Amino acid sequence: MPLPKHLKPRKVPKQQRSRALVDAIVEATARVLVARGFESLNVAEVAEVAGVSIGSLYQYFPHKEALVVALLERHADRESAFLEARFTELRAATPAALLRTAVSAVLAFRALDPELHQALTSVIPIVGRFDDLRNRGARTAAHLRTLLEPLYRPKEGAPSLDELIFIVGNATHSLTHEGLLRRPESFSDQRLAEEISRLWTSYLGLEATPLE
Amino acid sequence: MPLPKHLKPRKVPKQQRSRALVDAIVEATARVLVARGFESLNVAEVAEVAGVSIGSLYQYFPHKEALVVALLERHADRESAFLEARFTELRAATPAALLRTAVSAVLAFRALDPELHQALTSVIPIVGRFDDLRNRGARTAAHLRTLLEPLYRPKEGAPSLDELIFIVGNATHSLTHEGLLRRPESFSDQRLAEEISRLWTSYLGLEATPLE
Amino acid sequence: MPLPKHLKPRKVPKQQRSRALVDAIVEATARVLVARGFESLNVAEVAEVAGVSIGSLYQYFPHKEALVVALLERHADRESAFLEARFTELRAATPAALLRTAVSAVLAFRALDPELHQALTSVIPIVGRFDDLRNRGARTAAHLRTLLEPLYRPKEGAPSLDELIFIVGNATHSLTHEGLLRRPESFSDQRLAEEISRLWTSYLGLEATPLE
Amino acid sequence: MPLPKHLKPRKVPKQQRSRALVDAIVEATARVLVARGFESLNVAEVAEVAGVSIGSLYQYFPHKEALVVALLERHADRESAFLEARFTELRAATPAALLRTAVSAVLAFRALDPELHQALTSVIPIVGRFDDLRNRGARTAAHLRTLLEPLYRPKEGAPSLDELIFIVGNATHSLTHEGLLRRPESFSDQRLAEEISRLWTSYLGLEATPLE
DNA sequence: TATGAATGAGGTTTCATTCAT
DNA sequence: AATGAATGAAACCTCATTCAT
Repeated sequence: MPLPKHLKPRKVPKQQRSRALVDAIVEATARVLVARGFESLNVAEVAEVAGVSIGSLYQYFPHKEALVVALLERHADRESAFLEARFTELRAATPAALLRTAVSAVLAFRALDPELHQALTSVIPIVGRFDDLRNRGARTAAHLRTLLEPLYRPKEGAPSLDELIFIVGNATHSLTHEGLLRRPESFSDQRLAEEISRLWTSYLGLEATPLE
Repeated sequence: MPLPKHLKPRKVPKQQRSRALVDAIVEATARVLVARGFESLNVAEVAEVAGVSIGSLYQYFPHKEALVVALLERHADRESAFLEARFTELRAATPAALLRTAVSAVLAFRALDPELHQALTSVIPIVGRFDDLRNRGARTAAHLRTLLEPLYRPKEGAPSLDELIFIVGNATHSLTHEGLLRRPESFSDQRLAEEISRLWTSYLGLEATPLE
Repeated sequence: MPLPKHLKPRKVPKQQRSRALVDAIVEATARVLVARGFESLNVAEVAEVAGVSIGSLYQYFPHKEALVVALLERHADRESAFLEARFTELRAATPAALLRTAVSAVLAFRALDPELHQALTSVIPIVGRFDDLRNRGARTAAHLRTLLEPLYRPKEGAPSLDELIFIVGNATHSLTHEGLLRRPESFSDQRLAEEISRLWTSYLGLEATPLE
Repeated sequence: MPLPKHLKPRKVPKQQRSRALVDAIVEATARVLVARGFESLNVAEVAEVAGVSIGSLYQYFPHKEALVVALLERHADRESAFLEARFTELRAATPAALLRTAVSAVLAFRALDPELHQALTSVIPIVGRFDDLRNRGARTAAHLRTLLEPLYRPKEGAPSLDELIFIVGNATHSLTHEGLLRRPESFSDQRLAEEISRLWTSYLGLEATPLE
């Protein structure tokens, strides 16, 4: 990774054929990244797995890092879509139930492809400078704000909403990402969601709600 | 990085001269790792920065990954030493104060060299298979257990101590590592330590204690 | 550039549209060649600068070298036209004045686009085998012969007219091409033309004529 | 040739072994350059012809252009040595004989390896920005100045010595380089040297001297 | 006829590792 | 024990050219 080159794909795929090609490449990147990790991932193999010539690959992705950035974006989009679908389902509920659902949703998405999720998490610091992580973080934070704003009644001397989002966001992220692979065996996804939810309700000063 | 080779350094440095040599190499690894990241770190540069011939380097480190593993170990040892020093200072105190101190200590260590801490965090998944991370986690967990055991009185249906340690450990880790770089400006180290401490006391059902 | 392929453009453009297209391509070749040099010139960029699809380009130019050869031809044609226009203007004059005019004309053409002239000069050895340079040289030699024949009265043991043309042609070429870029500051185009003319009149045993 | 990188070899060969290695590489560059031209010259082939691993090559030459620059330097050094040897032989002589000898010397050096000389001449514009051509020209000019200064007695309105050097130097260069390959068959090296010498004596206003 | 997506051979360069000195 | 020259596999990336649409 000598120098920051282009940040974005060289061309935007317009025709249907190219779109399929780009999809195949991104998918191959996912497979190879999980199998090998970023350092050992090599572009030729990605092209081969995608069933695409390496020249075609380079028409859309100017360098190795761009592959991973595209994958990161696809993954983030899918996660957003997934979570939003869950959220719109239940608009009304007790605060604690809301939280529990949110956490469950995150865990459920994570469970769709835990290895990929893990691989992508590790790769973020490496391609960081190629990727607009600020936006990514902002999107998640906005989600959280929507969720927490109506629930939170700060008392005198209590942290601001932004501070709260920082605390809750980071801690949850850890618990649902890196940490997830090493959790105690006694923790099912459901139990974990519950417990995280309990963490937040107590921290936020909300009433706990019994599980129904 | 073809295959997992040796896990440990080839020789254990006995004489004083060799020890200085190994130290210089590990220190150079730290510098280069921060400057370049793991993928771009190359062994020749490490040797040069260390003022050591590449041949000598290979007498003590069988491969590139071993450099980073050694650095990781040195860092963990220093962290342990640092934290333990802080802990033994105050044996008695209210639970909340104890927690607050613990979190402060972690933050303080982190602040000694934030970039290195960050770089090492990112590198763990890459050299994972060369490093005995289980031990590393276990050590931290043991610390936490020592800390939490006397404070925690689980009620009926509450999580076990191990589960608690998982929750508390992961969330704190995130808040004091990756997250630390992106925290809101309003969060000084002290305010952050306080808030994290408040998170845990409320979660653990302890009384909050005002700062003295 | 694996092997000598075709020497000539695939099609001869007949319709007006195609002619404009070919012109645009040759013009783009000139621009890119000056900017990048032959080795870095790439066909896709030429097509883009010409505002033409790469496919269209390949309908008229079978390979990269053909682009440069066409440019070389265009340039030679323009030079011939330019010089002939100057020559026909003055039919009668003293020999020295004639020579001075000839040299001036060459310098004047050179001054129209010195960078292009330079670039084309460098590129000749590279595309040599694709281009009929013999003809090109012959044309210039014929010009010179027309010019020198009436002026030259060889004495006993003196060089033949062909030898003379070789000497005069080569030396003038150098003085009006590569050398021109590095000439002493004291040499204006006019002074240089004068001096070259003086070189030839003395060599040819002609009387020098003062500038009018 | 994306960017001007290093201008000089990475290492300076110190040990005898390395010196032989560098020599072998430069020699192989000469062979391959003559056979293929600069554009088709590829580094792997140079290494192979030199009987050296490509890695070793890159320890001394940071990029393709550096190979040719080194060759250019070796050639210029050899030429200087060759010419100086000839010049010191005859200190005293008539001006015309002196000039004739100088021209002969240039032709003789040229004849040692005409194809290489030709190849190197063509390659100068390509690697120009990597090579310090200014110095190269200056060296030749200094030679010429030494030669011409005692011979030249400028009359009123005649060109300065520097201007003279420019004229003489460029024209001779052309006649002894590019032009040499296409000379008329009637021109032996000796006849050519004579004729060039005659060109200069008449231009410089010296008396011609019969060949002894 | 025009387009530009697709190809893949071919090229440059890096760098972990060995081993003669 | 120390050195650093040598190795060469392996990686990245370009670009002339083709051909389906």
